[in-house]
Amino acid sequence: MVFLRQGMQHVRSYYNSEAQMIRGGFPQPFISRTNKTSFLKPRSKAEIKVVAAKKHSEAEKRRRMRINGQYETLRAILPNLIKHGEIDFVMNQQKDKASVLAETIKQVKELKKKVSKLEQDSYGNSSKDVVKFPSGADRLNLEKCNNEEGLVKATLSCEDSLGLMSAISRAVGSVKTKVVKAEIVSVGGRTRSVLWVQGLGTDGMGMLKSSLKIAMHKPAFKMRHSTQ
Amino acid sequence: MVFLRQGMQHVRSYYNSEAQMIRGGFPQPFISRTNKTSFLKPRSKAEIKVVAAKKHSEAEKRRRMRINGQYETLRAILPNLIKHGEIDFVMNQQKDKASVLAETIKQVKELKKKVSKLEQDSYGNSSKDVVKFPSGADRLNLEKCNNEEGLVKATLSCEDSLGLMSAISRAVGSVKTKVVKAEIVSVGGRTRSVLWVQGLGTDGMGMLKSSLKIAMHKPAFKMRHSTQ
DNA sequence: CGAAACACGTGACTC
DNA sequence: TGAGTCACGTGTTTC
Repeated sequence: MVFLRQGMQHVRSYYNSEAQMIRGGFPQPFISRTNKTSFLKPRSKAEIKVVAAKKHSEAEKRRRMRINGQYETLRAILPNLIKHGEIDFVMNQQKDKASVLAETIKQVKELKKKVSKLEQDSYGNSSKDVVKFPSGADRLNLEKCNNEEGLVKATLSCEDSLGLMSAISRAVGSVKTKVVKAEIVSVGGRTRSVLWVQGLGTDGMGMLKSSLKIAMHKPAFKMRHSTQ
Repeated sequence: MVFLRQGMQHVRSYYNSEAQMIRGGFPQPFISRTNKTSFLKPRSKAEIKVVAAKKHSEAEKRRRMRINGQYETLRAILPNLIKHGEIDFVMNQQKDKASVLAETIKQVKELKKKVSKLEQDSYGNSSKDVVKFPSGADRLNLEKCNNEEGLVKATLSCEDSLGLMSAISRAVGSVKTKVVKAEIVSVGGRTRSVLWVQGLGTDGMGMLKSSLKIAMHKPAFKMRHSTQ
């Protein structure tokens, strides 16, 4: 019921042309001397004008239809923009153009934000997971994982040795906890381990730290491409 | 130079009103008897009509401006839609409305696709990374990482023991390779280790596998909350 | 010159 | 009624 707007519009346009013809005449200044014999061509100047107007009008109509078609697809693409039932007979809650554009802008912004966030997460995970090489200097750091209850992340870099893993295992076992997950990178005779330790008390952190410190620096025979 | 289109448009509208007044008269059929004394109000019917037309025209202008403002922000939001320099003096390659809408539709589709893909990836990573508990049965599997040259991923599940790490280290060292990365999950007396081994020949894979098998099944005292 | 794009005012329609 | 929205034809500008 909404798209039956067109119709009876040519009446006004006809009047417009009429008024213009009555009022105007032929404003071209220097070609006017050629219209002395207006019977050579069946088109008079007025006819040329009206046919040009028709062309113009039709072209404009095509342009409008093109734009409105884009609006339609936009309405179809985005949610919250159209709620028409099976048949758009009744219950077609068409949003007006400005709202369509506004909603589009909103959704585009949200989508962009979402994409950047997801991409960052993806990259973050990658760069966090893939490889972090051991630092040259010995390091030991413990921190609580705030997004996980009772989870502590212990990061340590030191010289690699054959007994290191056992030493670390004993250190962790000494505080009655469990290593939920571990990441170990070994390169160039040095190693970097990240341990996620579950179920550690507040005072346990200090104990674990000192135990790990001892384990790290316990002298053991070096392991560089050791063959056994 | 583009937005100076308006101007001299009121001329046509004036003519239109004029033509309409000449042609029309006052088409209201039953209120016409009240206009016998048209001096009570300084507004005549024609004046009412023209002021209403003005209101209407201005409202329509506001609507147009609103829509065009949305177009502007849309142009600003999306890439590839505007390429104007510092000043939009010259070199303002404004895309027309239909193209703006078309480009918008395209970008929205791409963004949606991107979001769904990224979300899928994110979930995939999560479920792959976070926790894979050790399986109840002993398992040992080696596979080449096709996206990385010379990288082999060894997955093993077995009983946890204190000497297991050392045994695994020796097994890896026996084939003259390095563990680039390791993930270790230990729960309920069982452990699951994933080792990424770099620099392994084709025949080395079989050797590593048998070595790891021996290391896995070497009997050692159990480790369940062991205290040093 | 046309063709294309836009702003404009106006009639019709809806709520 | 009256405000809001739309389609339409037209004038103008740009290429």
